[in-house]
Amino acid sequence: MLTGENVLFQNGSDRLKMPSLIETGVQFNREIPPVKTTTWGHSPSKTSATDCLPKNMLHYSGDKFMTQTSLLLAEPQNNYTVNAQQWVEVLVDCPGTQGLYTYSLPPDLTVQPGDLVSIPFGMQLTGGIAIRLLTSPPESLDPKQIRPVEDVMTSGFFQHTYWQLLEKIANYYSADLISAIRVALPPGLLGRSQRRVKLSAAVPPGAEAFCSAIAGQVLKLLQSQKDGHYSVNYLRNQLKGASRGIRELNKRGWIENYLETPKRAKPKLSIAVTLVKNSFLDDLTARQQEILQILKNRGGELWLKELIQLCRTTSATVKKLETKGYIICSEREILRQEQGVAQAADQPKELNPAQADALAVINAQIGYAQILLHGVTGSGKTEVYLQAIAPILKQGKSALVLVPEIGLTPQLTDRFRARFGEQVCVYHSKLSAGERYDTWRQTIQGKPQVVIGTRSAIFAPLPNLGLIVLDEEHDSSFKQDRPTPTYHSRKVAQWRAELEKCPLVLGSATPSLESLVEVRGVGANGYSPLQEETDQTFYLSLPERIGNRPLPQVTIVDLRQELSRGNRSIFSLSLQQAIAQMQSQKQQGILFIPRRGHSTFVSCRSCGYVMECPDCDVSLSYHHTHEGAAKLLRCHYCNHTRIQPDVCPECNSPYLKFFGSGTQKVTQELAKLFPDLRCIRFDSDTTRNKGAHRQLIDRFIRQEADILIGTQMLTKGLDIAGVTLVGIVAADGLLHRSDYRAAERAFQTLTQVAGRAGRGDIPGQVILQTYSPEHPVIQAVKTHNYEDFSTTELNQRAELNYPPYGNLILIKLSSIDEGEVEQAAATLADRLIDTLSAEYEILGPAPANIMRVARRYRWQILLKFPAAAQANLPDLNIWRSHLPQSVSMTIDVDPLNLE
DNA sequence: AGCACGCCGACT
DNA sequence: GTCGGCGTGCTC
Repeated sequence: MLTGENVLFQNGSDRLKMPSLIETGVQFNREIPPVKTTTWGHSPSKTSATDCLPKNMLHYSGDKFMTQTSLLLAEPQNNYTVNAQQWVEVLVDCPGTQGLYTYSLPPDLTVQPGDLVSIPFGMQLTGGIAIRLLTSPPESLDPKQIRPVEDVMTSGFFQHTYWQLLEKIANYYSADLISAIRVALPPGLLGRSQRRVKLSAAVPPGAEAFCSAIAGQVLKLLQSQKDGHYSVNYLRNQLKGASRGIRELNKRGWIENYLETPKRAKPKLSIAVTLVKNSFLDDLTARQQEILQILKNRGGELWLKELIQLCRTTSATVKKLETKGYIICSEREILRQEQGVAQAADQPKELNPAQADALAVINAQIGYAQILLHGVTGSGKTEVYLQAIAPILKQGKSALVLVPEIGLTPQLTDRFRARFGEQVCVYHSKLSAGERYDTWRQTIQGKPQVVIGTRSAIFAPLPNLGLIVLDEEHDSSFKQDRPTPTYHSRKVAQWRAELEKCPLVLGSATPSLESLVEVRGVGANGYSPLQEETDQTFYLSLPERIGNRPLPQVTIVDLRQELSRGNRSIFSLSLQQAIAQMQSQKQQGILFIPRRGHSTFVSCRSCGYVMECPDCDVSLSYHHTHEGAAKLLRCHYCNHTRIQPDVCPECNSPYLKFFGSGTQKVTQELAKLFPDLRCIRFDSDTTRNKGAHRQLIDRFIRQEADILIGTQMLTKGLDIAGVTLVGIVAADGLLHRSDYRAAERAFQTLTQVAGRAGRGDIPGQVILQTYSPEHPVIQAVKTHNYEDFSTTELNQRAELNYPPYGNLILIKLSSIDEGEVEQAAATLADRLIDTLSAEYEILGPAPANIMRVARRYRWQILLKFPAAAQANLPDLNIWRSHLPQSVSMTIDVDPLNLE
């Protein structure tokens, strides 16, 4: 750790302020006298590093950074004349280190602030980011401790605004800068080294006899390898206790240590074959001519691999053709892009008046603007996005399109590909490290392009951004809740659009209340839809479906009456009739099961015993993929898995059965009632494999099934013309939850599912089964009345000061020790009450809804305060150091999940 | 994160 | 007595 006053970032109150990073870069270039402080955070006061810098430096906007965006993956550096600054402070990519470390610069290396460098750190070589150059090493540091920077990995591709964005994120979400950087960069960019050992030349023959058994084993293993090289990790995996043996061999001088440079994701190279002559002379054999002809037919260019496969030839034959001068083989980088199905080129479609109006507003924006596009399901939002993006690309700029989950919306990506072809690239977390790295390389080059991606794609380093679109902006998957920073892509998108001075379009059929309030400027006195938009925010409405199609008719079925009529099936008579009718007319349908809460637990019908996870306070879920497969019970929190016992562990009764209406059960019941109905199950079990979503949806589109049965996944963006019926098995699971957002979420989910019906020429109908038909949410869904719903809901939120009127921060504490967390939570809450002013409401501490997850007990404290008070909130990280060792704390700013 | 060092229980 | 477990602390 840093010593004495040099302690930096430790409590977060002096967290790195990013603009200064750029400014120091300017300082470097303009030879402005260095700042006196040798290390950041010297002063124990709250002075940020920015304040230490002379004011006149601040207005240099770091054009160095701006112009260098095309200089990616810096090859040789520009040479600067005199480099008096031989030390650099580096933000090290290593969890647990929250400070800057000083390194020396070898004379042949030029480093600029913002560069990605590789540095020795302890026993390893790791990545880091150069933050600041120094003319003298910090006095508090023993010069002998300072090690040199190993290499510059990447130079100057971050724009000024990109750093500002990361800084904002770190600040707002109470995270440290390196974790903000970590979410933004593709994994593997900051590589880590491996320690390797090599057999030394000095090993005497029969050396094993002189050392311990384990050292002997290591030695043997090394000797068995031709070169005597192994990574320490490999040795440790092979031999238990290998570390000890390695240490011993080290002492004897029989092995040498070295570090293997971090394996960074490398661009994949492949050989391309290009046809360079068009006329084939008679110096060719028949076979060679054949190959050239095939190549010609395929457009004159193919990958060598493809050509060989296609012609059933060998590389030797191709080489021959190259020497004859007919073709050229060149090594080229192939960008591992997910290749969609080849799309027929698509033309812009004619817009209806509402769409045209919306498009006009979007296209008229030149600077920052936030536009909420509220279009009912099937109103053609995508077409508006497409036509809004086209002129952006023509201007040579790029566009960013964020969607909730890429796997669920292959149709959307297809449409973008069909319209913009190769200019579309897809970025999401399911890509392999290499694929992500490639997409990154491609986006950073700054050619006009459209990046479509999920949450993290908001960090795509497009240097010339002209438009950001967040589709289905209400979707909660835009919020990251696990590792810090717990950012919301919508928030980040707003910042980014402001910094890049470009418009942001938020699209949804059921806008989040946050966005609604933001765009309509509704005050805390209640909701008033008449309020004017400001000149930077717009509310655009697409109230009608394209082609004047009607919204589906929603029929509410009271399940209580079904029961009293003696219908004990999960399908009401109305739903059964509707399915029968659908089947007879050869139409398609969707059955939606709002699973969650009481899902598919296993209980004993004799004694009531419920199978629970031994480590978490939840029941185990029943998984049974197909006939003959093992019946498994699995914990959804920690993934504890066991085989379902045949008899009840409590009373030995054989009537231990799973309960609830999961997709399996609904499918089985449906098969009993409609044996001829072809079903596709669409849930986390059947879509686990890569590309499974797409396959299932494609099968459904090809009419290979009549009905699609699934959970939440069905709500997102499915656009299948043949669907005329949507059945909601039981809406109640959504309605009754202990969460202030339950109503909003229920309305959104139900409206979205209902919106899957009637997108083709035949009007759709929705059958919504529930035990609480009079619930306001159900009524709003029935009448497609977003206005009513949002008005009532906003009034309630305002009354209780919940978002969007008040802000929330959730402090989560967890520990293996039950008593310690409880105690720590109580103490922390008391301290917060003492420290914070009265405008901050402190709720709790309370045990988390599911109190124990993966053997850890969880307690939480909720902070609620007026939005205006956010800026004055002291950094909550200072409390971390006051917690007992066993208790860990995470801060979730603007939490969506309070469970 | 890795890796050291260091302090305690069960084995030759 | 030592081997081997993991708790704690450091890495410029």
